[in-house]
Amino acid sequence: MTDLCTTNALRLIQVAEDFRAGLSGEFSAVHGISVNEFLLLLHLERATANRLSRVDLAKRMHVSASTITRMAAPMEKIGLVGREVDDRDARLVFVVATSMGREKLSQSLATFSKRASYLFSDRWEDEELEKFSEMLRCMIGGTGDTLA
Amino acid sequence: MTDLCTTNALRLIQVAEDFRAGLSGEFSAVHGISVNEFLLLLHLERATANRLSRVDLAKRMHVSASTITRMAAPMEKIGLVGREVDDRDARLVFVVATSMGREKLSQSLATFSKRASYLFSDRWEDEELEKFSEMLRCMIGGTGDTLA
DNA sequence: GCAAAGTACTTGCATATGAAAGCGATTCGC
DNA sequence: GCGAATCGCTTTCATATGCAAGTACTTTGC
Repeated sequence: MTDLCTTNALRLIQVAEDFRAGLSGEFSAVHGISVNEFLLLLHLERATANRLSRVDLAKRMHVSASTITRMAAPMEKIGLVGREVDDRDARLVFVVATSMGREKLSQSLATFSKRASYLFSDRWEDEELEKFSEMLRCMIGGTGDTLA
Repeated sequence: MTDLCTTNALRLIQVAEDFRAGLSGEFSAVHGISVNEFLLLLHLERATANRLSRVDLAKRMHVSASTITRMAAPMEKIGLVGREVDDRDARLVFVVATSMGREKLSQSLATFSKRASYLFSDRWEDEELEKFSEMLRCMIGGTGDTLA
């Protein structure tokens, strides 16, 4: 049923953009970070060894490597992330969250969760949310480097 | 259940971005337009009288009015949209799709639908897709000026 | 009626981002 | 081993976008 799939894809994009737009305002006002900076910290926390190279981050965040370079620089300056070099490969410079970065992530994640639960607020049963979650999980690309 | 909502919101964002990223490549390669230009044309077609003012478009597309001005200019130049002034209010300049614009939308929508049906490809029953669709519909902001 | 406030659009400036080129470092082919 | 190709990162340039100021028009308050 192409038409239903089309409608669903359109709504998916619309809901995601609505949600991100609302989040963006609260994040910059309350936590002083952007949604992308939040997602960067979240990717770090969910990664093995809690660190990622810039190219890995770029792939996971659907942005270019240069964007990661420029996003990480100010975050490093204000102490949210640090860098770790690889003993074996001097080209690799891992981005790693500092304790301040993890604290910032924790606070931001609370805001995120608050808005997420408002988005799904009390409208559906757990069973419905589980089904929804499972469907979304199937739609995520197969690389496995996923946030949720 | 905050945790499940959080997971769902994260997955929602991720799936939407995956989908948009894939679409972006095919759109520019095959149709020579961006995803935002496609959405602009789609908003025009779904609007009453098939036309919208720049501020209306801006609100519906989550972008600023200046972005609409600058998006519409090249689309007007290549003949995808035109402008119509309002008899009553000389400030209003409606954006309206030309026949070429509607043709471009039709072709692009076919690409969109193809990818949408691949995203949901044969994994679920119509009943599940209907449920999914209904849940998304409830999450869309209440303005009613919606694409789907 | 007319000034003040509001509205629709455009433009200037600052920021964010991607593509491509550049630079080191590593790996591959031989 | 050594040159060539590849890889990770940074920088440069071009584009996209938002915000705020500017312009033209309309509505409101009196």
